[in-house]
Amino acid sequence: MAPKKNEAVEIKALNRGAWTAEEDRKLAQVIEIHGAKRWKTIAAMAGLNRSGKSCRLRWLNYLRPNIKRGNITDQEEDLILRLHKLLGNRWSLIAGRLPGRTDNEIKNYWNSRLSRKISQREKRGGGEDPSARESSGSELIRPPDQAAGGATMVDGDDDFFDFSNESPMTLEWVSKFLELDEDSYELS
DNA sequence: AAAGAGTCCAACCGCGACCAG
DNA sequence: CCTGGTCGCGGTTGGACTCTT
Repeated sequence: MAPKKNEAVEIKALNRGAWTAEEDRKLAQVIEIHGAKRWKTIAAMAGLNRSGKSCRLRWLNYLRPNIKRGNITDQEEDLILRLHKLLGNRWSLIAGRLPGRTDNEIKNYWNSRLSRKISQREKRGGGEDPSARESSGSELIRPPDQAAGGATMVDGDDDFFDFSNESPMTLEWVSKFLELDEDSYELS
């Protein structure tokens, strides 16, 4: 039962749990100077008794500039539903299509609200929402080997799912996607 | 007003992928 | 080619908050 060599197991106990404002400040300061890479080094330079992993998570989900928090709009929710239908639980990919949203936030939103919404609709017969129809096990969700190496999903007439040649932070793709999707489903 | 149930969200964990030496 | 270190992702957990009785 030797302790596994793992980032979670350190010689000296690392800080865990909620971040303090002071820790946030130190972390942001170091990242501002050195950039958001080499998380282990950042953690050390900031004088934070935390793992690099923890610092990365904090930065990406909370401190990063341009993060939108809360108030997921109807349009965003709709987009999440559609993207989830297409991509499955690939939260980082979905988040990449929602500027300012984090994978963690979307995942939480899905787990706490949307999945329940969908299962309720399915119980009621689920006819009225196309998103519910194929919410799991859809053949549109490619196996991991096809998705590996990026989000590229070029495949015959699915060419509008090819994410590879677009700036991830543009909303143009979103509108294009919504237009096309609404055409095929005739959503009200 | 208090207690219990339900919900939400920040953070942790484990694992696989990637990369440099 | 192999190995160890690091990073990124998805799943899960625990605590704080809100709602209901």
